[in-house]
Amino acid sequence: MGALAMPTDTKTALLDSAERAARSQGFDGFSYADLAEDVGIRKASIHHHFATKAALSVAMMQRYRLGLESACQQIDDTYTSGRDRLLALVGVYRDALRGGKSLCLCVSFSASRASLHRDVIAEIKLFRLMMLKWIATVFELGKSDGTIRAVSDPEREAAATLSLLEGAQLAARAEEDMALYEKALSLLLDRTH
Amino acid sequence: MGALAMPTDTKTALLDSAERAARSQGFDGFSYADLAEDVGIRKASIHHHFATKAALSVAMMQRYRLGLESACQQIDDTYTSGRDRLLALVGVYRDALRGGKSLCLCVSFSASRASLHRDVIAEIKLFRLMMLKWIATVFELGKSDGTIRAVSDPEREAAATLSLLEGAQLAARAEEDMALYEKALSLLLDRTH
DNA sequence: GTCTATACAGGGATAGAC
DNA sequence: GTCTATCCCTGTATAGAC
Repeated sequence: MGALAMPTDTKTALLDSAERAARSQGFDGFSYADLAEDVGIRKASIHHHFATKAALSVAMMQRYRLGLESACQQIDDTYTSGRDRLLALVGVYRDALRGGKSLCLCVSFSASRASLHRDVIAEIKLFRLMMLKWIATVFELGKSDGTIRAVSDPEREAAATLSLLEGAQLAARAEEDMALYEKALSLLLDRTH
Repeated sequence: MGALAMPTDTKTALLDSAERAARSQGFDGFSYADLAEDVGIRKASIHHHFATKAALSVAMMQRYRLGLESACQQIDDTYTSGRDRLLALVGVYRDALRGGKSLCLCVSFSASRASLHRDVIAEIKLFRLMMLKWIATVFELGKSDGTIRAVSDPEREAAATLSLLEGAQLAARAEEDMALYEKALSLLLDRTH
């Protein structure tokens, strides 16, 4: 924000690089060698900060979850209607796509399940629970303030919406075509007014 | 179907094994060594049938697409209402999940995009196009025969439905919990009668 | 069409010096 | 906290015998 540029510490630089790589290449698509080159240290040095790749992955997913949690909080602070909060959420997932080159970390990790440590899977579960809970409150509000049409059960709306957002990201990234994301989301957005 | 059990040729056995593995482990989660052990030949012998892993992947995706295409055709032959065809489609994706242990091949491949040959990506694109076109006809019918409620634009319904199906699979597989699939799909199914 | 043997690149991880 | 050097494993792919 308005702050002076801080010298980024190595640990944070590693997390940043790993997140970028994982979100664009998939969990199996990045290596210690890639990270080392990107950050500018030798790959052996990475183990000083993260003993294993599993530990790194858990840290990534944890940081990502807390980041989205505060993004949701900020949406709540900025917008007051269900409609506006839903639009903001759709915008967050749109931005995460980065023009069809990147996925939400949760989507990226979910797909590579075979290579994931159980602790990472636990973090993924926490992430979805957090999102589902928050999205349900958005529909709850949209129902009561009348800015989202035809809301029956907010909890089921949340489940459908999260799947829709994640599925639309997957399709749009596969063909690097943002129009696929917009088309998949358009009927949901039509329900706001 | 009623035919006697045919001795499966090696090439088909390889495709079967690769598809099982890719759908449960992800694209980067299976190797020639795994296939060799599963099929009962040496890994060098696989190259006789598929020169490279890219060639194998293209063959897998092609066969998968043709298989789903004929599944859609069979749904059309069996069911006559939009409602019943939509229910059958949701059933196909539910079965593909195999209790939360397996994904649609298209979802599995889409997520590992970094490691995919361009020919495989082209096949993925063909797959989604085919499905979108067919799902749109289902909504078209459901709209005209009145068995699916509140259908505005069948094309956008198709885009939303495919994303929903794929996203719901991803979530359900991540936690091996079929209830997540059912919950995500329940509002859509409520629209049928 | 399948085998053995091997090449070669890349992965994650460790030991020990500085 | 970072380095060099190295280990061991696994990945895809190839050569050539049978």
